[in-house]
Amino acid sequence: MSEIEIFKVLSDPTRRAILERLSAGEATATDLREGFAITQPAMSQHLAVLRGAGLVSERREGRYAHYRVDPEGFAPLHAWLARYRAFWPSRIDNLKDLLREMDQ
Amino acid sequence: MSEIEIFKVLSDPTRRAILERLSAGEATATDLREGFAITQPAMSQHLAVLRGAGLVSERREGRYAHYRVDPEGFAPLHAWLARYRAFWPSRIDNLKDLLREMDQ
DNA sequence: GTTACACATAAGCACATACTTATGAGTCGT
DNA sequence: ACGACTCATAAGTATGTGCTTATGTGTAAC
Repeated sequence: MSEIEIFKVLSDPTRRAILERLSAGEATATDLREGFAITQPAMSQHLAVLRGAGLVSERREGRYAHYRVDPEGFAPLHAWLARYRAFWPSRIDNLKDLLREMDQ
Repeated sequence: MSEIEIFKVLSDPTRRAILERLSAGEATATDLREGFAITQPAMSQHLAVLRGAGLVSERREGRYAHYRVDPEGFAPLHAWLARYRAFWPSRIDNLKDLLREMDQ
């Protein structure tokens, strides 16, 4: 999936909220509906879009569809952002701190 | 500017192309129109959106408006992406390499 | 087999958004 | 002062997008 589409996919607040929910762990489509005031088809459509963008992967188990974040899908976004981080001196230290934390 | 709006702003391919053009250096609104098949008001509107998102800053000089990338504006996007980089082990090393290069 | 369930797809609708042309506001050159 | 210019704003329009209800497909329980 190219960076061309990923921004459009992420521009929807509901889809970002779904990703945030999935960042806490795998969940089924009905699990995800909790806390969202949307119908089942709406959730299904959002998940299809996220899946199409490669941001989410699906694991089928009987009649349940388990969704989880696919970290690889964020690569285009990361690559795009890196272009502008090149002249981003004031934030580099924060980024270093972040990496230092992750090493521990 | 919150992350809530930044994705919507970046979801437009023309605006991303404008940013890419500006990453090569400052430019006026008319300079930017070269290579884009859009009218002057369309460009002006895009620049207003980018400015509103804090991704671009404006320097007024007579009747010319010089635009440049504002690196600070990318902070919300970076912060958002960091959440998903947390479980993104395969890419961390690349990021470290990037920082190492920038130190030199 | 039949019913209930989990999810996907189809069709239609309401709103958002990016475009256009027309015009306004301010600046420079003569 | 006037005309040419750079850019911003207004108003209208066409397309895109996210939602709904209705229906289809497949699975589990009885």
